[in-house]
Parts: sequence; structure tokens; C-alpha cells
Amino acid sequence: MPLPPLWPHQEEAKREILERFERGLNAFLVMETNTGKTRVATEIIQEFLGGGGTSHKVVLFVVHTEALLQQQAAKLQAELDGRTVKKFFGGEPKGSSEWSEQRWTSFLGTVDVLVCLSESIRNAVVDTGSIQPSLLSLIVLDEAHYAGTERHPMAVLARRGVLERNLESPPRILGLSASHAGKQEDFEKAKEVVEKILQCEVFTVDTTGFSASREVVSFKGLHPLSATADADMRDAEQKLRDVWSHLPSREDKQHQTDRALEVLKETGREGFRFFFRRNLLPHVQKQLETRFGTHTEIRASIDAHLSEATREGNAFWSGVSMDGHGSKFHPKVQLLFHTLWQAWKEEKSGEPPLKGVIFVDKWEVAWALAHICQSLLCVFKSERRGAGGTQGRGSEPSVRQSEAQNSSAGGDGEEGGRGSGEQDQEVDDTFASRGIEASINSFYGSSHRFDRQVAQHLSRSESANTGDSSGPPLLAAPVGGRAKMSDRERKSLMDNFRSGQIRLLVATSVLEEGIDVQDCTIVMCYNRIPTTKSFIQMKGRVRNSAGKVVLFEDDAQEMREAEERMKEAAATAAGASSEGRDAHLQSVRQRRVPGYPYFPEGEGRGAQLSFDNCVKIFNEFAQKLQLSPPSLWQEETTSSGKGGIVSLQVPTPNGKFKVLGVNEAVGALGGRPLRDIDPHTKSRSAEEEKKCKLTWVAVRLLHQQDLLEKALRASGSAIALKDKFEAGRVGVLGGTSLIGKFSLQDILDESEENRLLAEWSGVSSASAGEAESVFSSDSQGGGPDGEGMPREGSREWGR
DNA sequence: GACCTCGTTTCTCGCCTATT
DNA sequence: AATAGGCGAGAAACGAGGTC
Repeated sequence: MPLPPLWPHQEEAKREILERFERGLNAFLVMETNTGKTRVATEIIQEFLGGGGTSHKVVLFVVHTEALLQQQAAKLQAELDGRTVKKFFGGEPKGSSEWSEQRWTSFLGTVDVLVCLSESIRNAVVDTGSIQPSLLSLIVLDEAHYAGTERHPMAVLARRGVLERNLESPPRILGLSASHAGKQEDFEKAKEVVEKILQCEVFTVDTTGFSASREVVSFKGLHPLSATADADMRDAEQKLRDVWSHLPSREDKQHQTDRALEVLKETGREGFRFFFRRNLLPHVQKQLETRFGTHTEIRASIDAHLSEATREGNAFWSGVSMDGHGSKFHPKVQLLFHTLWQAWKEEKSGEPPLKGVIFVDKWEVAWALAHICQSLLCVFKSERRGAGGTQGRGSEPSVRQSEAQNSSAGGDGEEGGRGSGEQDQEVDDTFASRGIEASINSFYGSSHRFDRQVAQHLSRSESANTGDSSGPPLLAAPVGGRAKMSDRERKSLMDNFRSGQIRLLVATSVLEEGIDVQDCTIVMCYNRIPTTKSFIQMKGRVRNSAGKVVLFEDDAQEMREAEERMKEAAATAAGASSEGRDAHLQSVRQRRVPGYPYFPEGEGRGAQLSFDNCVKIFNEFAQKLQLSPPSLWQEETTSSGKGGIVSLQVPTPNGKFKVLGVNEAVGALGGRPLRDIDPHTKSRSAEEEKKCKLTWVAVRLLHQQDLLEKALRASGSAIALKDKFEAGRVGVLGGTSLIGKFSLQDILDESEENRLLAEWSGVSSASAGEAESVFSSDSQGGGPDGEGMPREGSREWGR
């Protein structure tokens, strides 16, 4: 089946890409979501596949999640009729992780386009080197803004796999994304970085008039909390502590409290109650049973404890309201009710059926909100049935009715900071300017009505503990990443969503990118949107031109402006004068690709090995080795009550410990006062000086003994420290601003350092004085100082 | 489960300025 | 002259995501 012709903007994109390739540059196309990026890519791929000459070369299409891989592979196969498209990720093709170079070469001989996961392909091209880049003609990076950070597999693949190898005819790189910036909101800078990494030119094409003009509404600042909200939260925290009183682990207590409060804060009382009953209590019960067993009498006492907790909690929580109007829900939830109700009404008038995604920050909130929405949609359904065939105008009387109710109940002046009239006006304007008829009264009124109904529905499903299968059909569901649900569960939810059975998904950022939902009519962002990129991506989930984007915390205007700035930044090069453009191309070509580990040149930043940092690393280390006490410091208490550091215990490769005395450690730094080292230190106390020196020496020794690398494989700070040591850019200063202007050489010269390290690792005889047991390797036994018994602090802790 | 990245939030430190 | 407090930068913690 022939493909439809390209749209003008796609033609332009294609032309621009090929032109850059001709000039020896790579290309990064910024094009809005849903304007046919993939189609442009297939056009380019066709060019590269050519007529199948003597030397067969392969096109890589790199994506960053498996879900996206499946989706794009299917799309490419459909558009590249007659070509062989294969997939490469994790376990597919079978055994490929152990394939030799020959095996890969022969496999690639059978492939035209290989759709692969960035992680997997980086491994094959860069780490094991089993795929030769010379076999590749083109590398397409999907969602290429990821390549804007050095360490991302896409960036590593491009840099180490291709750009740094000085190949005769290197494969071209084509980046595709709706936004060239990731977290960076300085778009010019983001552009520079990604251009440097990919040796490419970022450009964009104008899709105005083609892309769907989605309506963007924001409710920023329209949901004031009640005056007592803060106090309520604090009381709730106290109540929760009682409930957890029997939980085995202190950390768990804190964690569960935080989860619960987050739900209370973000959804209000009813969402919280539901979460408490259906999510937290089962967790507590499980924990208690794990700890105490499941004997009948124990179970009975656990049950008693939990139901008592529930009773008490209920008595307390029923008084909590997060808005100034006595609502059972958070003001944001009320807005959500209203928004969904509008969408639900529109559906009846021939619009596409309501199908939406709500993005939230935290899984707990997603979970609670999804259950609230489930109840809300059930209420809508029954409303519709109740309205019979009367064209769905059943809402009107109840709105009026609740308006009346509101005016009688709303007189208690709990309107928050602003006058209610001003607020009304603001909401009116917001709604009116978007063509949504509503007023604050009908809004609060109608939501109050839903309030009651939804709360009733929720409490019914709250007590229906087992009968899920016989309950109403699933209309709304939470979606989370791997940690929260299995791939299978998520896939099944997505399938049901596509088929229209599930009408609403409440998702964490897992759905932000890539996932194709053809006919989403509404996307809502419940929390603040972290970046412009997120905004663009979320917006992109609305594929329907009649669709709507609703922001609960962000200003739509602001977001749109940011988006425009992003586009402008992407367009600068393409629109510049020809000389400016040539100069730009030149500068892009000349930019050096930084190596790794990356330390900026010149005034660049080095590492920080501050006192605190040292202690953290050191304690982390101790924790990993399950040392007790966790801190390796020995402090002395003097008569004045002031503690001073007297020694430090350092683990050795044979599992023993050495005690370093202060004098030794200070001696190890050449006896130089710290003030000489750090000219900006004003008033560091004597103990701090000692601590600092001690820790520095200790961490040095750990490194020397290869212990950081071995024992702390998992520790980010230790790895970072190792890199920094090796790069020789560690300062021993306390502050942050000065870090990087010093290297080890600023503190010790090399010979001195070597002498000290040799001394300290027990090779030469230890310095005199009160050298306790020696930092000994196995062969050195008790150490040269003859003191057979290490002093108390150095007894073998450890396991 | 171990071990990664990414982005946000929080904390600390030093600089700078305004105030006492 | 000393000190308090605001500001900005860097680093780590945290909680999302991910792979193997």
C-alpha cells in the first residue's frame, strides 16, 4: 500500500535533514508531537537503504523504553514495506548478549532496520564492541533530547560508538524530538550542549496550522485551602503515629505517615480515608502478621488494634475539610469534578467520548485519585441513567438546588485570604475566556452535590472488601512504573484504555512520553509541571484536535511562552543569515566532545571532598560493611564536656581495623595547619580541623586499599569520589564555592603524598609516637610498632 | 534485587549587603 | 566593626523512571 504524500512541513524537514548530512553534520529535528516525525524518519531511512548495492549497511532506530520499541517497530515495518525490520533489546534476539562480532555481522546482513533499546545497543557497540559502527549507515535517535546529558546511553552511543572513532565514513546521526531540551530551561544552552554531544545542528520546522490547536486551560491559584488546613494536617500526623505504634520498623512508620499525609494534602479527607482503609491498613496488617504470626488469638488482637485505630481515625478525620466550604474533598479535586463533568456533558452532544489522562507526581496520589475518579464516573453514569432520554439536561436542577444550598451554608466567611467576590470574578473570567460556562457558585454547588455522592460511593467500595469482581466496571485506574505494577498489569490497563472500557488513567510520569493513545480527549496535570519538555510531551498525549489540556497548578500562559522560547531557540540557526549560518556550522564542527569522566576545562568544577562529604562517605562505607557502631569516630569527653576526636577506625582488606590517632592523621597532612590550605577558612574549630584531616586521610587510605571500589560498588558517592581522586581534582575544603580551584597538588606535593601513603599503609614502619595498631595488610600482622594489643577502639567489629 | 539515570528538593556554605 | 539575613551554587537525598 503506497504511503500518503508528505505534508509540506514534512517535505521541509526532510530537505533540511539531507542538506545537513551533505554538509557533514548530523541533524536534530525538533517537531511537535503528532505532526509526523516518524514519517519523516522513514523517508530518510529510505534514502539510506538505497538500492541494495554491494556493501549492505544497517539503519539503527534507537528508542529508550521497551514499550516505545514495540510501537515504533510496528510502525516502521508498516511504512517500510518490503524491508526487514528487526528488534533488539534485552533478551531479543535470543542469546544476542553473548554474540560474537562475526555472529552480529552475519545477523546484521539480514536486517535493513534494527529498532533497538538505547541501553542494549550502547552495550553492543560501545561496551563489548560486538557491533562494528562501519556496518551502520544511519542512527536515528527517537526522543533524542535524552542525548542532551552526557551519560545517557544515547549520548554514549553517539560519542563513544561513532564520533570519537574517526571513522572513514561514519554513520549519520538523526535526532528526533518534540523538544531539544530536557530539564534545562535555558534553551540556548541546552541546544549548545546537545549540538556538542551529537555534533549536530538543532533545527525546527513550522507546523503551524497542521498541529492540533488544543485548548489549554489553567487553574493556577484557584484552590485556596481552608485556614485550618495546616493544623488539621499536623493533627492527622499525630493520629497516624498512634495507628502505627505497633509497626516493627521506625523507617516504615515514617514512610507510611508520609504517604498518608501526601494523600490527605493532595486529595482531601475522603480520598485519604479510602487510602487509609484500603491501602495503608492492609499494609500494616501484613507487617504485623509477618512479625507476630497468624495464630488465631494474635490475629484477633491485631484486628482489634486496627479497628480501634480505624474508629478513632474516622471520628477525627470526619471533621477535616481542606477548603473553606466544608467539602469532603480538596479544592483541586472539586475542580477536577467540575472539569470532568463538563467533558462528560459534552460527550453527549456528539463529541468524542471522554477519555483522559491525569498526571500526578506521586504514586499514592495517583492511587487515591484514581479511586475517587472511579466513583465519580460511576456517579456520572447513574446521573445519565437518571436523566433518561431528556438530552442529558439532568444536571441543571441539581446545580440550582445546590446553589441555594451553597448560599445558605457559605456565610461563615471562611473564604481564605481574598474576598470571595474577587475570586468569583477570577474564576468566571477563567472559565468564560475559555468558553466554559460556569461560575464559582455553580462550580462549588455542583461539586458539593458530587461530593456527597462520590463520598458515598467511595465508602461503599471502601467496605466492600472482596467483592471487586462483582462491582461496577473499571472506569478509572492508576498507572505507575515497574516498581508499582507489573508490565502485564500496565499493558492490560492500557489495552482497556484504548478499547474505551477504562475512561480515565491517573498516571505518574510513566505515561508522559511515547505511549500512543490515539483519541485522548483531555489531559490534566494535577501537580506542577516540572519542565517545558514535560508540558510539550503531556500536551502531545492529546491527539484529538477537539481535545483539551487542563493545568491545575501551572499557568498556561507561562507554559506556552516557554514552549515558544524553546521553539525559537531551536529555530535560530535555521533562520540565520548565510554567513552567520556558516560560522555556526563551523563552530559546531569544531566543538570538542568532552571525554568521560568529564571535568570542564579551565575554571571548571572539580570535586568536593568537604568535611561533611567525607564523613558521609565514610559512614556510608561503615554501613555497607555492617559495622557497629555505625560511626567510625571515637570521640573523647573531656572535663569541660567538649568532645574531641581522638581516633578513627579504618577497615583493612583482611577485615580488621586500624585506629588512626589524631596526631598521626594530622602528621599525614604534613603537619600543616588547615588554615594554610584553605585561605578562606575563618573560624574552623580545632575539632573540625582534626576531623577534616582525619577523614581525608581515612578516605584516602580506603581508596588506596581499593576498598571503596570493592565494598562500595553501589555507592554513588564512593564511585564519584574514586573518579575524582583519579582525576586529581579533589579539594579538601569545607565550602563549596572554592571547590575546584584546588587539586591534590595544592595540598600535598606528590613525593610527600607518596611517602605518607606508603607510611600509612604499613609498608614502612609507622611514625613514632602513639601509633596504635597499624593499618595492616594480612602479611603485616600485628604491625611494626610492637604494640600487640590494639587499643580498645580497634577491636574487630565487623561481621 | 542490584544497580543505573533523571529531575526536584533540601541543605550547606560562602559571599554580599544592610543594619546595628 | 560586627553581625544578621538574603542569595546563589554545588552536592546529596529522594523518588520517579529504567535494565539486566
